[in-house]
Amino acid sequence: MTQADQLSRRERQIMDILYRLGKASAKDVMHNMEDAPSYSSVRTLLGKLVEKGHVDHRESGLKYVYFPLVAREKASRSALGNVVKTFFDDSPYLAVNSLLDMSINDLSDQELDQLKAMIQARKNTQNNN
Amino acid sequence: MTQADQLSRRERQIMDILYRLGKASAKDVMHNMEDAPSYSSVRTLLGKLVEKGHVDHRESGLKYVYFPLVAREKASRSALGNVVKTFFDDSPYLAVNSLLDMSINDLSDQELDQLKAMIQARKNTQNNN
DNA sequence: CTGCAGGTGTTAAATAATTAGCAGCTAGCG
DNA sequence: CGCTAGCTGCTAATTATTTAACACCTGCAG
Repeated sequence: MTQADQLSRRERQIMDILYRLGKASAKDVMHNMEDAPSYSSVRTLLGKLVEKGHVDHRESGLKYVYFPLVAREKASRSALGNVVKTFFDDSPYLAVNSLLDMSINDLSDQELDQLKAMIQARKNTQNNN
Repeated sequence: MTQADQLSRRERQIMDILYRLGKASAKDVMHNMEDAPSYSSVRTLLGKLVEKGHVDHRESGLKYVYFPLVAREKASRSALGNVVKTFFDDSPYLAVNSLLDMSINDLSDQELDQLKAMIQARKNTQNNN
């Protein structure tokens, strides 16, 4: 059971925003929700996430700034892993394939080269399977 | 606002299972939930998903078999896109990079070759940016 | 020094999600 | 035939989520 499975709809929505922004005030969070509820509600939700241990907050001047407690990279791996498991039969190959396919126009020539180089590098240091 | 943002915790959980399995009976779904509620509850949730238009069901012998209405591929693109946006600053490059990195041991030599070839092919047919 | 703008903590009501019980239908077995 | 296993449809209670109001505190502009 993954971490996101424990969160309610709004809680997830807010976690995503925090990961996107890195850190954010309650106001920031609210402004980044398409269907935002009241400021008050956002604050309550943030408080709940703090209680649950998913988020922490620091004073910044007069107000609080909230941020995720699980590092972005770790969370990203978990999220990617879930997508791979759910939609790509647990095959990273299929996932990379699809990702390249759907975003081919967003990748520069240079980025493509770098990916190629990266793959080549891995090939060299691999226990063939 | 994405599709998953409309779903409750349990509803998402069930959608994921349906995408993983392709199609499934209520019983199948229940058995694939780690923290499954009663059979009755699972059926209620499936019914709700049908009402909302996310899922349809067909009679199969005596019982119903449920399946997602949005095709797996389309849903997978949407899911991947969300992850890229949330955790990789909207950069497919960074996402592919991370995906390769975290699953390098699950990729066969052959798959690596195919990925390289695929990238090369895209490079050739691209309007450089 | 007073009032306002913009925060916070706390509490409570309304709504949605989650759970599960019960009645009824049908195939197939003894 | 009568009964049981295994479904379905419908209904209702419980629990969690979501919402927002109210009271208070603080820095700063007038």
